[in-house]
Amino acid sequence: MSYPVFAVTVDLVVLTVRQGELHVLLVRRGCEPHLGQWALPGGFVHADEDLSTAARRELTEETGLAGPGGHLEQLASYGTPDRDPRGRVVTVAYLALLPDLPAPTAGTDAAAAAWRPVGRHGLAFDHDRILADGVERARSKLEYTPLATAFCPPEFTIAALRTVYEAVWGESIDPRNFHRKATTAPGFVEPTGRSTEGEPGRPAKLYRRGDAALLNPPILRRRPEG
Amino acid sequence: MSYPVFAVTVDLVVLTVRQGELHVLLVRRGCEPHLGQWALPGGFVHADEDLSTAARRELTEETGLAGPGGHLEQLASYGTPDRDPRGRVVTVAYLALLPDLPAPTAGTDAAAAAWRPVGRHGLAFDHDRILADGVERARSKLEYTPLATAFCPPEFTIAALRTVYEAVWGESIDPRNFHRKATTAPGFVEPTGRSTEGEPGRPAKLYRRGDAALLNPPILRRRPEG
DNA sequence: TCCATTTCTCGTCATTTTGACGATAACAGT
DNA sequence: ACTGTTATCGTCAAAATGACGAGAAATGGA
Repeated sequence: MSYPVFAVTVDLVVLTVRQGELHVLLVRRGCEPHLGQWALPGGFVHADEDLSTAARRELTEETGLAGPGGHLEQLASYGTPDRDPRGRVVTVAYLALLPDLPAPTAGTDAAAAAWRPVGRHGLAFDHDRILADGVERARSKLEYTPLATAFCPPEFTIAALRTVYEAVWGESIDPRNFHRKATTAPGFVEPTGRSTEGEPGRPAKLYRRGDAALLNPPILRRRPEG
Repeated sequence: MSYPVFAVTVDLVVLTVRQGELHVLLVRRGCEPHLGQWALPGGFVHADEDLSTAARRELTEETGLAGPGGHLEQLASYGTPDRDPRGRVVTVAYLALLPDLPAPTAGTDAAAAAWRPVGRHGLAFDHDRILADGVERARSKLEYTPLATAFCPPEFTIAALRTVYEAVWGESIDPRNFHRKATTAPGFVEPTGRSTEGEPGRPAKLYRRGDAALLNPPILRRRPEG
């Protein structure tokens, strides 16, 4: 039996929250096709490599970002026949959520890497679509899982957590109701006993992520009417 | 530049509800590897074919199931290096939800096709894992989307819809509270004006699926304590 | 025909959750 | 000491939930 031949890549939608806004990590392509255009970081899966391993490798290799914390999950696969001029390429997209870290370093294949506010960018390949899918996945996962903590450093305030929700959802949230829901939901956050110091306003208690895998009850965003 | 060569397949997790139990469509493999073993239906993606097109093709071609209604969405991709003895194969799994239809017919590559209650089956390749992922996806999607209607024929009763939830979740639901939630959630179901006839008990009103994409408020299953 | 049985549908009611907002606590800076 | 800022706790009406009771409307058997 014979069958068509494919190349397989992984592409990364790496999201973080900086200054209250949702940002995505983009690289300027250093080789053809789409040389010089902005794109999601990614690359070919090696001959004897698992998909998730490849995703993790690309994340550290091409962007210099690693560190503990954060979150990496598979997003979806894209394989339209003409999505890559080099031939038949299927890409497995991964979604990474990271705390706000120092600026990324350009990798081997990328001429530059930078955080950009999410939006329509005119990215290479079908990466605009992949980015949109990744953002939507992040938005809905904040409702039902404690994943917002992946955007935060190991210790964080409830206000910082709220800022994550506001940035990802693009809507403002009542601080008092959010405080109640975040501290009430079992396993979402755990108090550390410490507090912030030196910041303006009343000091805030510090929390770390809890051990729940699911948020119960969920924290639902405002639905459009209907 | 050179890069590793892959084959790409699609595999299908086809679910339906028969006699109050969740069933999955399995085929007995008609060729190597794993000849004679039960597996998910699937096959190679053609040279100039989109992934979703391939999934739809396999669904009709290999199982004889088609028809309107139902639902097909991408589930996830699996590409562990040693998952297929023939070489490096990445499979893109799709999840299909169908109303209870007549028995499937065996296709070209499959010696037989049959509905089996979901559970541990000792399937070929990593199909047990893919099946488990598909079932979990279906379970959680029933909470937040009107997808339960995909398991129903074009016209259905609230009780039939409840049976779907009970089968997929594996827990019983209070008929009166469910009736209230199903008929209250905007865009979930629409009355047709008709009713059932000839069945025991009081006739039930018939409904068709509404036009909502999301269930608001969601219908949440009972969470395990914690 | 009459009755028991089945199933659908609507109502009730206490409890919980939500959303909107008032008020106080605890800091930094001037 | 005063002002501004932010965190946290409380209140209260509205909405949603969960646990039931009970009537409506059919079938099937005595």
